[in-house]
Amino acid sequence: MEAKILIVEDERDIVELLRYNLREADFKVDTVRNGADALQRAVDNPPDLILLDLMLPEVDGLIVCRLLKNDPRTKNIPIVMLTAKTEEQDRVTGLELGADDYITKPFSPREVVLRINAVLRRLRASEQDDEENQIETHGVTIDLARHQVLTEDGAIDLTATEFKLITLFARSPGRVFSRNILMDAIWGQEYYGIDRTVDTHVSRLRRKLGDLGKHIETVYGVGYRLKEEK
Amino acid sequence: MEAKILIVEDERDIVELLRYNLREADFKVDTVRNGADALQRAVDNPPDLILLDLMLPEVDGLIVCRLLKNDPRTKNIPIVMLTAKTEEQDRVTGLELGADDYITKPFSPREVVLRINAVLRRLRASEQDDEENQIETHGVTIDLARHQVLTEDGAIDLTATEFKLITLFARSPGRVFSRNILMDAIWGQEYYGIDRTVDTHVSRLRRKLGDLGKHIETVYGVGYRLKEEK
DNA sequence: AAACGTTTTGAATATCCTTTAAAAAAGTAT
DNA sequence: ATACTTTTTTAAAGGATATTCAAAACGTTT
Repeated sequence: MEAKILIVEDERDIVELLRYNLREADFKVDTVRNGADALQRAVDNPPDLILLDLMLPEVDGLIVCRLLKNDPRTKNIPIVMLTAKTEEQDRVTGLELGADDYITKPFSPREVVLRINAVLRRLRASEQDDEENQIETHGVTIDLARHQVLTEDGAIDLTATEFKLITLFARSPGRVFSRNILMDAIWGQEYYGIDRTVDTHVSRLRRKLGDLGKHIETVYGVGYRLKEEK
Repeated sequence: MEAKILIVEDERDIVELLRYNLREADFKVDTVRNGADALQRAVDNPPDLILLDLMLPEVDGLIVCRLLKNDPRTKNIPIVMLTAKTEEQDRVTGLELGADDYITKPFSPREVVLRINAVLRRLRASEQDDEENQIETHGVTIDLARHQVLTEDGAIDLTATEFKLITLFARSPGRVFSRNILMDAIWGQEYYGIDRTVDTHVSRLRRKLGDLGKHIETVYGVGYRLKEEK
């Protein structure tokens, strides 16, 4: 593996904490303290991933993110943002600007490592098939633009939550998603809820989807998955 | 679920309040009154999460936090800090040191439970995301993401317990696992059951696995092992 | 403020899995 | 070969988890 990570962060303590733990996890680490340096370094010595603090002196992290994503030389480098806890708006904006994941402070070093690995892995996986806005599965089409599921018998309208669920399932057919993963993926990290909620959504989804719904399997004690096509 | 929480707090009233509410929420609870004991206990009897008061007698909570995060034996245990009313500086410092969340006093018991659940969930979600995907052995593939064993003849579904068993075996081919070790690994330390239970699971596992099942060997008087490949 | 659709929650029910006990089989020692 | 111990298998009871329903909470639109 041995990917190179560029840390963009001005607080020394955090830099050291991250540097130490990323090195432990076999990453190469490079650091800069502000946005201008980040842009420069990303071009001169491109990392495999950028860990970007939103709260930077001088130039805001969001702007850095946008600049990185607009420059053809750097736009393919994945970005993981570090955001303060309750800044929901930042999160949304950051993701819109092309960040690949975000971690809310406070974070544990361990979590940072895990998330970075997840992003890198996801990237490698998706390099194969380029981004479609339609997903075909089990004879139906999930149309991301229309926000609908299209079947022979017509279109099925889903609520936002239901749509996220089926999209997540359909993007990784066969993979089992635990309720924890589902809650993280759909509601975000700072959601406090009980996991019976997931069951209810799955239940309604199955009913609405008709035949496709029969392919959503329960893995007892583990989670749910969409049956793989053969 | 049933995680174990270590409370590090010197005020008896608060300890009792927390203990009662965490027990209600199906956590196991352990308590110590000072930092030195906390470090000791975290090593001897590691909890799943530490609830750490910043204001401790003798050794400050921040120092305890740093020590816990620097010790390889305890650094992966998530820490939730209890801090006095909005002492911004403490908060920041604590987070820099790797605490996973913080709660400001006065807190409601309900909030504590919710936050602990959120931290644990977050961590588990990341862990699952991180898992290496496949183990190959004896011509079959154990696919962790799918939660299935894949053979030439198709996929085999296992229950959660059975899957843990075969995964454990396959990760250390040739190693003999005693029933006690297996029970520890699968059900956790504080499980009281008779070891005939293990036999039953192995029996069902062998049957479900077909050919691979024939490679699960009984070591008379000792335990079980998965035959090593040649 | 009322009406609507959606999400979340709690509880009753249904389903599936685990554990136990007991009998049969296999292994070991004398 | 026999007596003894350990393992395997089976089936039933008990426990845990999942599903569904209905009601409450929430958010949005009118």
